[in-house]
Amino acid sequence: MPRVTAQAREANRRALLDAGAEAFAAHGHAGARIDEISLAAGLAKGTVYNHFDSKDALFEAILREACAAADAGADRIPASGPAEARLAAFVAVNLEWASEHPALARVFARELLAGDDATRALVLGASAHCIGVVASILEEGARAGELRRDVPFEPLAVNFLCHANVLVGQSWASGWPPRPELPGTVASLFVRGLLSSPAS
Amino acid sequence: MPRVTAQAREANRRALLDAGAEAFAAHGHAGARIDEISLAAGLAKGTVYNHFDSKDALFEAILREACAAADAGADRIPASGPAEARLAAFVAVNLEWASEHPALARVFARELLAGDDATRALVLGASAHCIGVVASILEEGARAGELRRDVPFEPLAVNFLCHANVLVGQSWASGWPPRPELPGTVASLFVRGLLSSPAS
Amino acid sequence: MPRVTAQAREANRRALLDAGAEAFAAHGHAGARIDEISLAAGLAKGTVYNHFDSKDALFEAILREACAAADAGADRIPASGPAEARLAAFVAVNLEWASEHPALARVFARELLAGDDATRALVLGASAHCIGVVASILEEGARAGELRRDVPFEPLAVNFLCHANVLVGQSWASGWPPRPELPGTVASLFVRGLLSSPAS
Amino acid sequence: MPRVTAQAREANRRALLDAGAEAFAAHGHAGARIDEISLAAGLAKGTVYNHFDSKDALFEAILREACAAADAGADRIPASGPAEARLAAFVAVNLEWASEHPALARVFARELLAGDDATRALVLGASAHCIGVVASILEEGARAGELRRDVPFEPLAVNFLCHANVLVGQSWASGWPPRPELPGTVASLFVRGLLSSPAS
DNA sequence: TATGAATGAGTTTTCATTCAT
DNA sequence: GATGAATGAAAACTCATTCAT
Repeated sequence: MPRVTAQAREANRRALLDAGAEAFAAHGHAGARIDEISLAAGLAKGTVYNHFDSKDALFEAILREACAAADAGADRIPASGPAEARLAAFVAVNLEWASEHPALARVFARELLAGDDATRALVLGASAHCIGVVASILEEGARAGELRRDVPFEPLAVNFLCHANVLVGQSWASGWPPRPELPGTVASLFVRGLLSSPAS
Repeated sequence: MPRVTAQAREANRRALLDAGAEAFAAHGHAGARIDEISLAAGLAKGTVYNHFDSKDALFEAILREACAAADAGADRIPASGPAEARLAAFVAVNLEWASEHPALARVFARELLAGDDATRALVLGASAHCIGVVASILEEGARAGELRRDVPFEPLAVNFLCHANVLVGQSWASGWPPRPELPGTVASLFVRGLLSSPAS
Repeated sequence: MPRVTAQAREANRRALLDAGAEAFAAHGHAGARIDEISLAAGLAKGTVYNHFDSKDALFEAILREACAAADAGADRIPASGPAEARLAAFVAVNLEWASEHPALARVFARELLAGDDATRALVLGASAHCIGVVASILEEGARAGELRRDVPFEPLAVNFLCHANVLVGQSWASGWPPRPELPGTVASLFVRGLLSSPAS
Repeated sequence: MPRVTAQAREANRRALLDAGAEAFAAHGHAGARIDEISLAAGLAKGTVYNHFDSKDALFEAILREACAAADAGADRIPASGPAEARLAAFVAVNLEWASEHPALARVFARELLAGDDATRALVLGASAHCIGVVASILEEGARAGELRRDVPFEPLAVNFLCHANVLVGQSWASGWPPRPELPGTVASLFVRGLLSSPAS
């Protein structure tokens, strides 16, 4: 008997997380309305509180889910090769996920780029693995003589995440870079910068 | 007699703009509280409404001021020279102002990076001149063969502003890049990317 | 087959009455939570509504049960003898029951002492027989010259019930009077007051 | 300028305390409604929160005020004399106050007689002085040979407060004892009990 | 003009009650 | 009959805005 019910419950929880992501992405933590979220999920206001203790708890669950997704993607990239290609692969993997969960991706980007201090710390903490992977790509690239060594790896990894998210946001808002070229453009701009004929 | 009064009035308006910038920077538009702002300005809540029609009007005034400052800085940079140096100069000029008005700078960055669509459009519109200057630097660099030509100038200029603001935020939060090196690092990363000493 | 089921049903009803008494005793009518009651009874929230029409109906059932118990006890006391002894017997009989159903007893006391007007009227009405018995003890004691005649019997009987319940509550909360001495102390204080060597 | 305003503010605070006492007296802590209180005070709902942090804070303020009043009355009674007379004086003093602040008095009685454990502890703690005064009357009466010595003074003092409050409540609800005779009846019943004219 | 208490619409949160399983 | 997720009316609480002083 609980089987069908448990599935329905889980589906509702999912709907709330999705609707919440949408709302928090669009209006931020303070601007999102519980009413709007529950209605968008096709549920009554009170149902939110059957699944989450409070607006804050819902927000944090969404944030953690977004971070976990970023973390999970980090392991699906080549273990070796040129840093630029590995970073492009990283972006491609995450984009794939982000295009399936655009709202979650926007929450992640929003709070990473402009959350208040506590939220930003939460995002960085929950994305530690992901940041570590990017940092190690940068470190290995530097050790191989491919990349500059004058910048610390971890802040640079964080910077890469921001860079990627900014470009994703720009792509979404202005059409540039076009979606299919995003991974290549992100990695290329980050690694090669703007110099013409960079290596030739 | 009206002189002193007018001055006092102006001082109060300034205090409100400053305190408002602080609050909007820290908590975003929806999260900032009029009470907090007026108290931080050393004034009573009602006084806000002697100077601004509404919370929104205060927010917009702050936003416009921030954009205007960015715009004004755009004209104090060398009219010619290598793109990287001109971009570094741009960052340096804006940093100078930003370090005197850190809150305003953070509002600008926050809304540029993660404002809702309407606010973001407002910021971009009000920063049009500034964006145009950066775009023309990029365009001239490309025409001179110094920079890549495969990216459209205006979105790239917006991206540069974001890039710069992200690094300023990181500097503020994590200590890297160190303040004095910010302009050089911003421009270097943006123009040269991460490749190891490409030609030098 | 219906036998076991009917027994189980009855057991659940009992569990709900007991858990409800506990909750109403601890938090009063408005403060008790249906959730808390059903969980304490080891049942699901919805089951409450298979047994009672509403929270109010459950409350009233508990109240009536408590009053009925008080009423029933009233008939198990000596039909004659000194008023003090008969009152002590009354308390002893009720205490026996109360120590087996402490929560019910507390609901009775609580609503008698501080219920809102409607509830208090309900309690008094449902305890009419019990109050009548006490009143008749007092009346007979007065007619026998044992007790004062300057106080009306029925309000005094109500007062006695309150007096007894207060002392039971104090015993429970502070340890005085000790449980075994309760009937004697209650009756003695009520009948003899505090005068030293009362009769000598 | 603040003079008139401060007075008005204080008057509003008073109105809220009074209306709150009324509501808490009638419905208990959980049953009282903030809306009802603010409306009864002739104010808007939000105003409650300009004066008190929360419903709980308002409740506690009222409770403390009631306890303080009980405490204050305790010092206006004869320092010596027969215990019965002193107790009657105690009741008379408190009745005088209670008839001017009936709601406060009812809150005190209600929570003393049937509050949950935490609230009851608060009431007893905040009434410590008052209880001490009654206890010392009882102790001195016992030392003078006037009163029984077989009961501990402090629990008995608490019992006296309950006794008095119960009779006040009865007087209010049923008309007996009549208001003017209350102090005498309370003290007489408590000290002499029900024995018929024991010595006279 | 500045003040800050009051306001009340708008939110979050609670919880008795319903109902599909 | 039991279950417990969903419901939504009602409650607590927030805060931008007003306005008498």
